[in-house]
Amino acid sequence: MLDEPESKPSRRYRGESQAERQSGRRERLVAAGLKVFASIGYRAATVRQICVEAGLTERYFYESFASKDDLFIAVYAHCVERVGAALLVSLEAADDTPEAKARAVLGAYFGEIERDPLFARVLLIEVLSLGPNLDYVYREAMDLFSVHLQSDAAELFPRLSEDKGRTEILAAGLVGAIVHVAMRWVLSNFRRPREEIILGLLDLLLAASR
Amino acid sequence: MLDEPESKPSRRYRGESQAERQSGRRERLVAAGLKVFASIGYRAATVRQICVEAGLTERYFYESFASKDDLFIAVYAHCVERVGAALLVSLEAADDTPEAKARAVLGAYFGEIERDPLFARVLLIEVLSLGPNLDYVYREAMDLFSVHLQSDAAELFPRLSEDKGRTEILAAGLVGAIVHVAMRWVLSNFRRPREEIILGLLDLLLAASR
DNA sequence: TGTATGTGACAAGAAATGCTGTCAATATTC
DNA sequence: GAATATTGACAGCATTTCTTGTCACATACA
Repeated sequence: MLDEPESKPSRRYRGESQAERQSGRRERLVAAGLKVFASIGYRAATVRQICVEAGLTERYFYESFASKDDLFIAVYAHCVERVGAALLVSLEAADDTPEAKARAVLGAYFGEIERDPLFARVLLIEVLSLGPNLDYVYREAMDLFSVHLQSDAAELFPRLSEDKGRTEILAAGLVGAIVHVAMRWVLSNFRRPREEIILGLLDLLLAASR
Repeated sequence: MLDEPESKPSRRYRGESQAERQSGRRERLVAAGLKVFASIGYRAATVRQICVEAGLTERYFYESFASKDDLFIAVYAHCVERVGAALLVSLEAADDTPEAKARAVLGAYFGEIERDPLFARVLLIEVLSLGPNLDYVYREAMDLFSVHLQSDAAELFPRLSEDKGRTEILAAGLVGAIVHVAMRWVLSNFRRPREEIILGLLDLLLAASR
């Protein structure tokens, strides 16, 4: 027997291995997807356009992704990861008081959103264009945030954890308030200054914690 | 001069006038649109499918609407009107205390949503599938709710109107909390009982008002 | 009853898009 | 420098969808 006919045709190309090149293309497609999805909307975006933006041809699109849906899910995951990392960093840098923590999280969240409106648009809006079959993508991300808020908030705002039942809804409500305000902030093209938004929400958070 | 060459070929048909028949078709299309959009999602919905659902042919689709977008906007407007009417009724029937009013509004809102999940899906989710060009549709509806909450709440919760600046954001935050919780409730297929959701949000509203 | 108008079924062109295949140019290894 | 893997440009088929047009049948009016 031959040792695996076409097992390792791997070869370095332009200083990169097979795996590196492939994942490089994948990253470029994700970046291009983010840009195109956010610019013209999910439904109007075409595979061709994304490939042009990435400087690749359709052939390489289907090398990494099975469909437009598939790419979008990857793009969205990338966004969630990014905002999650930003929140984590901000939390660790903040003082150890409830207000300081809350402020840090809000600052990081809205800061990240304002820094890159395209990213924000995918994170908050376009994700809802996927249709009934892929709802779970958004739902899971939101649940993630709620759970975080719940566990973090448990120590920050003791009152929250009194009544186990309503705590969950309260957390969902607060996440909802934050996310929704952020969404409308993006939709309004950042009309108000960021600081104003943050103070308003801080108000709400502190009120809910008492 | 002849009195307007092809001015009045109008004629009654099946007991209805020209205008009645036309608006009847329009209504059927809106109803069918609601059903199809909510069932399979905006992007997957096709004009053909909507026409089949309405029991009409494509010809009559283009008689009333210029495009799928156009129809969706009409469907959405219909939903907003419907929920608006329900809220109004509930507000008038409620006792004249802050809690009672708040409770009535939440009850009506979530009641309407639970009664017709398809309607809810369009109202809360599919509307975000429209893409950047038609964002304003959603934005306007949300602003409407916020303004209502602000003016109604001004008398219900005096504290809210103290600081004019933050009041707006607070109102947007509360609307956001309500809408977002509703959205996730729909996405979760109404997992929790409605009453539980309402109590949790009431909690938040009352906390914010103090 | 006959004529004109409204209606619904169907056909079909035009355009867009998803997806795959071909092939010459380029980079790498021997 | 020759052989081969890798790439990128492009053509093109199949499918879907929008959109308009045609025509027989149903309904109303004279």
